[in-house]
Amino acid sequence: MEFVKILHVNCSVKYSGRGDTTLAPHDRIVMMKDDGSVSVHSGEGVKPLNYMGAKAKVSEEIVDGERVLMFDSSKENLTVTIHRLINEIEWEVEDGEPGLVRDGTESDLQEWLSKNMHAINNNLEFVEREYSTGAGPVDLYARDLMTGCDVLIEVKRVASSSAVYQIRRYLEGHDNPQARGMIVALDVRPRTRHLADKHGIEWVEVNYPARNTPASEAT
Amino acid sequence: MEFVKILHVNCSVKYSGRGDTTLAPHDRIVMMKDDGSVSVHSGEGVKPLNYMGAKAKVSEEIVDGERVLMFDSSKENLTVTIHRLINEIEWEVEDGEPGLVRDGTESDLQEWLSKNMHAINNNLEFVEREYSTGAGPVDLYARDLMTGCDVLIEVKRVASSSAVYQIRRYLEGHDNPQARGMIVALDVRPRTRHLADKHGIEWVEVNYPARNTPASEAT
DNA sequence: ACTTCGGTTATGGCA
DNA sequence: TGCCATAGCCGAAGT
Repeated sequence: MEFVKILHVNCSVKYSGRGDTTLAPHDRIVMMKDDGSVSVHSGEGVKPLNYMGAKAKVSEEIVDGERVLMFDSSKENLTVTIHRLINEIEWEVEDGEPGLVRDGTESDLQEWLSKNMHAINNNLEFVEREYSTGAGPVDLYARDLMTGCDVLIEVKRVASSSAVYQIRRYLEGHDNPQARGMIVALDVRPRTRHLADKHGIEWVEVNYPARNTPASEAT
Repeated sequence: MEFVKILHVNCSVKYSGRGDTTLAPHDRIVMMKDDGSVSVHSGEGVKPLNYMGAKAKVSEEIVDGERVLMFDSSKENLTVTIHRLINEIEWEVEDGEPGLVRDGTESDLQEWLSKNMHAINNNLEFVEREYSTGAGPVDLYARDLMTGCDVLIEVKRVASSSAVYQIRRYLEGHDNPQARGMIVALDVRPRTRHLADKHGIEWVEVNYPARNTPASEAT
C-alpha cells in the first residue's frame, strides 16, 4: 500500500537545484507521496508550481513555531514553510498501478509507414528505418521506383517548422546529393507547408489507421 | 476563490487528442481545478498519469450506474469512469497566486551578458538584444571591435546541438554574410562543442555571477 | 489562433 | 551512468 498525504496550507516554498526558485506566502495544496515526491499546487493549472521527484529524503521540523517540510536529494532541495495549516488528509492508495497505455506515437506511425509506404505514394519502396546519415538517423529511407532517387523521410505526428530543418540537415549529411527530402505527418502545420515548399521539401499528410478497434469505422 | 476537488477512486481513464492513451481500472487520485484542468495520480511519482489542461468543459453523468467525468476541449477529450468512490473532498483555495519566482534563467543570463560582454571576450561590443534576423530574433547581436565583424550570439543555460542549428539559421537569415556565429552558455555539452567546431560556430562557457546576493547587485 | 521557445522540462533509449 | 532525442511535453509571449 502507498500513502498519499495532501495538505491545504498557507505556505512559502524555496527550491534550489537545477535552478533556484521561490514562492511567496500564499494558500496552496501540497501533495506528498511516500516515494518522497512532492508537488505544490495553486488553484489553477495542471502543472505544480514547485515539485521534486522521488528519492528525496523527507524531514519535518518546527522553526520559529512554524512547521517546515524539507525534501533533500543529492542535487536538489525543496523547503515548504507552513504558515498556517488549513486541512490535512492522508489516503491509502492500492499499489500495482498498471500504467499508461499509449497508442499512436510517432514510433508506431513510423513502423506502420515502413510497411505501408503506399499510404504516402505508390512509387515508394521502403529501404530502411532509422537510416544513419552523417547528420543523424533519418526516420525512413526510401527509394523512388520511377526515378531510382533516394528519398529521406521525416515522420511526425504533428510537423512544425523544425521538421523542415531536420530533414534539411539529413539531406546535407547524406552521401547522395540528389536525394529528395520529405515530411510525412498526420498534421502538417500551415507555416510548415510553406517553409517546406520554400526549401524544396515535399510534404504529405497521411491518415493513421484506426487503432485498437476492430470495426471502429462506424461513423 | 478557486475550488479544488480531489477524489480518491477506483477508475479507468481514456484520453484522446494529441495522442491516445488508456488507463486500466485501478485505485487513483483525481485532482480537478475549476479552471477545467484535471490530473490523475497514482501513488507514486510527481507526474500525473493522465491530465488535461485548462479551458476544458467539464461534465458529469451516470453511465451503467457508474459516475463518468468528462473533460472536453476543442481538440482533446478525457474521460474518467469511476468504478468506486472511496473519498472525495473539495477545498477552497484563495486566488491571487503570486507565482513562481525564477532566478538564473536564460533571460537573466542574456541581460547580464548584454552588460558584461567582457565575460565572453574583451573585443566584443554589445549592439542589440533580441535582434531580428530574417530567420527570427537572435539573443545577442554584437560587434567585434578589432575586425568590425558582426557577431550573432545564441545564449543558453545548457547548450545542446539545437543551439548550433539555431545560430546557423540566424546567420543564414542575417543580411551580412560575413557575420560570425557564437554560442555562449553556462554549459556547452560535449557533442555540441564538436558540432559547433565542425560548422565554424564559436562557443564560450561563462560563469554566471552569484545571484540574490546584495553585494553582487552593485551595477 | 498559430507559432516559437524556455523549462527545476521529464523520460526512455542507448552508448 | 551520462548523454541525447522525444513528448499527449506545459506554459508564456509574440504575431
